[in-house]
Amino acid sequence: MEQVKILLAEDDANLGLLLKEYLIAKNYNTTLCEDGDKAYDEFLKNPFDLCIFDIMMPHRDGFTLAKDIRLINSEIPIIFLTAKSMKEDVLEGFKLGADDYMTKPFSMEELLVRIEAVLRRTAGVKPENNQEEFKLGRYTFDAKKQYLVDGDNTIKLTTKESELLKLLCNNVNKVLERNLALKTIWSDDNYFNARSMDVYITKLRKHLKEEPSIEIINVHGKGYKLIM
Amino acid sequence: MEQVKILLAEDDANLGLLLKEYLIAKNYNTTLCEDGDKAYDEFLKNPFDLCIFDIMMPHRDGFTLAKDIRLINSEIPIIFLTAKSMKEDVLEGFKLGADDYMTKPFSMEELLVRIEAVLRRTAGVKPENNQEEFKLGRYTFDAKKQYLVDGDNTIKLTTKESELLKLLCNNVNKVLERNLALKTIWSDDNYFNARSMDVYITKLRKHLKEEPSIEIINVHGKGYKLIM
DNA sequence: ATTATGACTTAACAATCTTTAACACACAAG
DNA sequence: CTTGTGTGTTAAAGATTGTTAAGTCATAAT
Repeated sequence: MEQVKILLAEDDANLGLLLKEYLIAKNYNTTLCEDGDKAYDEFLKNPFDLCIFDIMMPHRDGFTLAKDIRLINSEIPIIFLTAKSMKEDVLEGFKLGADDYMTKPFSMEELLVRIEAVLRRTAGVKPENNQEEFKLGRYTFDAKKQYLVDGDNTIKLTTKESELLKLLCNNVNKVLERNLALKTIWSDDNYFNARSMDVYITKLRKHLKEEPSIEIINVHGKGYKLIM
Repeated sequence: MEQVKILLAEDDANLGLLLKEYLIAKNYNTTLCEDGDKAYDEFLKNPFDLCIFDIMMPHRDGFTLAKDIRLINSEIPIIFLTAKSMKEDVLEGFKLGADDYMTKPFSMEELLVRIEAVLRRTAGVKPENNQEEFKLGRYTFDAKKQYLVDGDNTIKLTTKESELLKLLCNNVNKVLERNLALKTIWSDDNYFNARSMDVYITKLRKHLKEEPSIEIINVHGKGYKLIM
C-alpha cells in the first residue's frame, strides 16, 4: 500500500502547519515548504503525487512555481489555494493546468474531498495500485477480499474487522487515534461505538495471536498502535 | 477529435439556456433538461462524456440524480452547480463522486476552465453507457443478451439475475447499496424485495463459483460488493 | 381447457455480524 | 490508597444475511 505524497507550498506558517498536520493525519505523506523557491527545490529532489500551492508567496509565487513545475512534469495534479478570488486569477490558474482552485477561507474537509476527487481521476492513469495487500509477519492481509492468510489457513474477516485492521496497517507503529477510527469506520464516535471498537480490537488480537512479532497495543486515552 | 457530449440539468430556464448556448458556442454538444427525471431518461437514451447538474430541481434533485446515474456508470465525471454553499452539501456532493462543485453565482469562463480541467484528467475514459459486456475473470457477461459465458459453456441468466449482476459490474470494487439496487431493479425497497435480492445474490454466487478471483461479498447493513 | 415450465416471491430456519451488557482489570490523578 | 475513567474480555441479545424449498403467477405447450 503506497502512500500518496503531497507537496504543500504555503508561506503562512499557521495555516501551513495546520494543513500539514491534517493531511498527515489523513494518511497523506505531506511536505511543507514556506516559499516557492524551497518548494521548487523540494520538487526536484523528491517525487510527488500532488501539489498544493498558495498563490501569494515570497521568492516565487504559486503561478510561477506551477509554470516551472509544468516544464518538468506536465501531468502532476496541482491545486491552488488563495485569498484572491478575482476571475482573472482563477482563469490564469486553470490555464496553467490546475486541477482545482480553492478560495480562502475553506474548510479542511472540503480540501480533503477535492484532493480525493483529483486523485481518483489521476489514479486512473495507472490503474494497478489498487492492491491493498499487507504483510503482517507470517500473515498476509488482503483488505480488498477481507482475507487474513496464514500459510494454508485462510481466515475470512468481517467488514468491520477488515476496515479496522486496514486502518491500523496504514498507521503501522503510529498511534491510530480512537476518534479518527470511529469517525472513519463507524461515522460517529459515541460511547457505544467506542466499546464496539474495543470488542473488535480483541477479535483482531485473537486472529493475530500466532505471530508474536505483531501486537496491537493500547495507548491510554489516545487509541491503538499496531507494532511490528 | 470527437465532440464532447454534455448532459446539463438545470431547472432555471434562463440560466439553463444561457449555459447551453455558451457551451455549444465552445463546441460542446450540450443537451439541456429542465428537471432530474428528464435528465435521467436522457442519460439512459444517449451516451454522454460529462454531466453538469443543478442540485435543487423539481422531480429529482441533483444529488439523487447523480446517485442513480452512478449506479449505471461509476466513471462519468459530474460537476454540481448550486446556490447552496453549505459545507455538508459540498461534502455530500463529493461523496457521490463529484469532480467539481461550483457555487452560484459563477462566471461562465470559470465553468469552462473547470470543465476543461476535469476533461483533461478523464481523457481516454470512453462513455460506457452502452457497455453491455463485462469481463469477469474466465467469464464474459453479456448483459444485453443475458448470457454468462465460460469458454464453451453458456449460462442463460434470468432478467433479475442479469440486472443485478449488471449493477454490480457497474460498481466493481465498490459497495452497491441495498436500497439503491432495490429502487433500481425492484422499484421499491421493502423487506420482501430485500429478501428476494438476497436470494438472487446466492444464485449469482453459484453461477460465478468457478472463478475464485471473483467474489460477491456482503457489507453488513450496507449492501454488496463485487470484487475482482 | 389442462398441464407443464420457468421466473420470481415468500417462508422457514440456520448462520453470521454487530452491538450492548456485564464484570474484571489497568491506569492516572489526587 | 482511593477514586474515576479507560480498557480487556466474554457472553448474550438483536439484527442482518445465507440458503433451501415451497408457493404464486404468468406463459407456453399439449
